Amino acid sequence: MINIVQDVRAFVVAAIDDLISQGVLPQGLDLARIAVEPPRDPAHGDLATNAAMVLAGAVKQNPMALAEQIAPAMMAREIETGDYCGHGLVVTPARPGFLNIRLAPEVWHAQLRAVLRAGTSFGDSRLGAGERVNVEYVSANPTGPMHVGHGRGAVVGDALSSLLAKAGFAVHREYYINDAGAQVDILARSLYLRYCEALGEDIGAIPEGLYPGEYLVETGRALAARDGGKWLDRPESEWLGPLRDFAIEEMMALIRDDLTALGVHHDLFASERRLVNEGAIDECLAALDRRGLIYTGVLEPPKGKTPEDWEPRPQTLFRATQFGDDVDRPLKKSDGSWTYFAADIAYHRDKFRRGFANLIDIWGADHGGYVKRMQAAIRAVTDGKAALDVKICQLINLFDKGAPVRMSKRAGTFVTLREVIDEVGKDVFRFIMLTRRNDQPLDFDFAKVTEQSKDNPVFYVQYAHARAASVMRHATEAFAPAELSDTALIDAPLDRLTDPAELALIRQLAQWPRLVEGAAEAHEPHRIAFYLQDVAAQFHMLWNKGRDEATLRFILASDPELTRARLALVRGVAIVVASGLAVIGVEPVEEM
RNA sequence: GUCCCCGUAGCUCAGCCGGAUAGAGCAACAGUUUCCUAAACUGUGGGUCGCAGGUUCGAGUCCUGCCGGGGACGCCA
Repeated sequence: MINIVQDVRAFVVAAIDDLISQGVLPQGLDLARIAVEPPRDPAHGDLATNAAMVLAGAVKQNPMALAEQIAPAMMAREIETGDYCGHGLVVTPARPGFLNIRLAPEVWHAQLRAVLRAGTSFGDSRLGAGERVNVEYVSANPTGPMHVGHGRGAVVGDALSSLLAKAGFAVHREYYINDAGAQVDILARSLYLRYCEALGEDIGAIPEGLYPGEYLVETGRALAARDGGKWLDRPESEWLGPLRDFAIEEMMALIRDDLTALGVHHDLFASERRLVNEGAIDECLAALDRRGLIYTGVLEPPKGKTPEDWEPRPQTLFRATQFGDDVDRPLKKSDGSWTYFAADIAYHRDKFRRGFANLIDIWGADHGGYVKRMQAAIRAVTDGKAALDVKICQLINLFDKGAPVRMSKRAGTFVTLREVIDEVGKDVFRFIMLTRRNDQPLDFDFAKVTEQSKDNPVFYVQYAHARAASVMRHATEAFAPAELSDTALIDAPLDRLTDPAELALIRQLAQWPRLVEGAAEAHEPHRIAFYLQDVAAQFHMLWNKGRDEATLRFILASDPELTRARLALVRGVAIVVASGLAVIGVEPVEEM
């Protein structure tokens, strides 16, 4: 009875099966569409099912009449099996044909016990059944430190990975290093200048088209320290390769540091260059070619915004249109090297060959136009056996006290991810990243996110956990520590929890397993952040009620048994909050 | 021109494989406030869910068209 909603649904189906075996309802009904969910209006009970409305058509009865038959069948089953404490289930047919289900308080008390028993593993699910999922995220070019936009992708990918793991998937986290394209050559040239600079040469301004970032100054010095002046008067053809290797290694070290600071880790850093060197791209495209999916053709110029230097030219194209894309896509550049797309096809094929049919990529907003072609390519390359879901992360708008923080790489007012983390802390950054859906732009205000007030969701949720811990600390004045452990509190007289606000809070906690499954299926980690805010709000509300009404306080010197029951609830809140924060990757605090 | 995302209260946004009278925070208004942790609390008002059709027992949610905002659109990644 870990997932109450799932459990009740099974019960509803069982009751309908009873009616079928009694001959009241016909055989062969499709029960798949039967849903059980908590109604919006609490007056409609704890849970509601649409069973009667869904079956009405097949049974040729009106939904209300059918509901009138199912309701007693459910209650009869309950009395017979005692699944919900016996007589603990009241089913009421309602207007269009809903069946409103009210569960006895004992059922909810049992839920709270389940929370205490499970600890932060409460909400773990077997939904994924161990299926392998590959989540690729960040994949920032190794040309400099990460910016806040990368940070968003990092958090979304990391939280989604943890969420899927909690839901029972075998998650593999990957970072794709774009270390083979023209960008890393530019990086190498930029480094060469800094290297010369480190050896005392006057390099003047960094030319247009190279990376001007200060972060390369130190890399230049490091290179000078390692190699001395050996590259100084050599032609580019000699130093380009070695400097590129050095630069990539240094940049990746920088990026890994940033990721560590953010608490993000990957299982695999996959190198594009390695795929190129191993011939994986040639092999992959040869395979496509054999199937007639590659041809030489001339593309229409893009409508609306035709580049000035446009000229029709035959290209090596992939028949993406055969797999749902809008146009066929180029695989080779004019200099004969593979496009990024070509390499990416090979990379995704490689993932599939490593045993992943369930692929998720986290991309920045600027890659939105790339989704269809990648999905098309994956269909082609895996024969439709793998599916790719792409989560697009929208931009972050930085503010400070309401004033926009202008960012420009050229003007040097570029804000790196590291600066933000150092300023507000990784936990704040991570939580805020999930306070919007990933495909929605996000405002990030340095002043607001560190504010200690109800308006700040991070603070609000953290404070709920800290407040729970505080209550437990207070309780040590009246109880021995052994009496306050979660195992001890399982045996507290939970039937003393009768206030509607207390029961509402337990119901909220009991939603956690269902929320995990829903969020995991939808690939939407932000739901966790929203849920935690709801839990925190209910908990704070209950705490505040104790200010007006002393009898509702958690700790009552006059009634140790009731106090223990309420402490069990307090612990339940702390456990669920901690369980949710663990998925997001935020440390729950004991005090603030 | 094509494709993708978005359009929900004055503002910022949720809305869980369609479900019953569409929610939260902020702002506004009205009150309360020395209380287990203080960084407030309680309550009230406020929405043709961009527009128009369609699908069905039922649509903010699905389909089509339009309007508006953002983004992408050969040899960048």
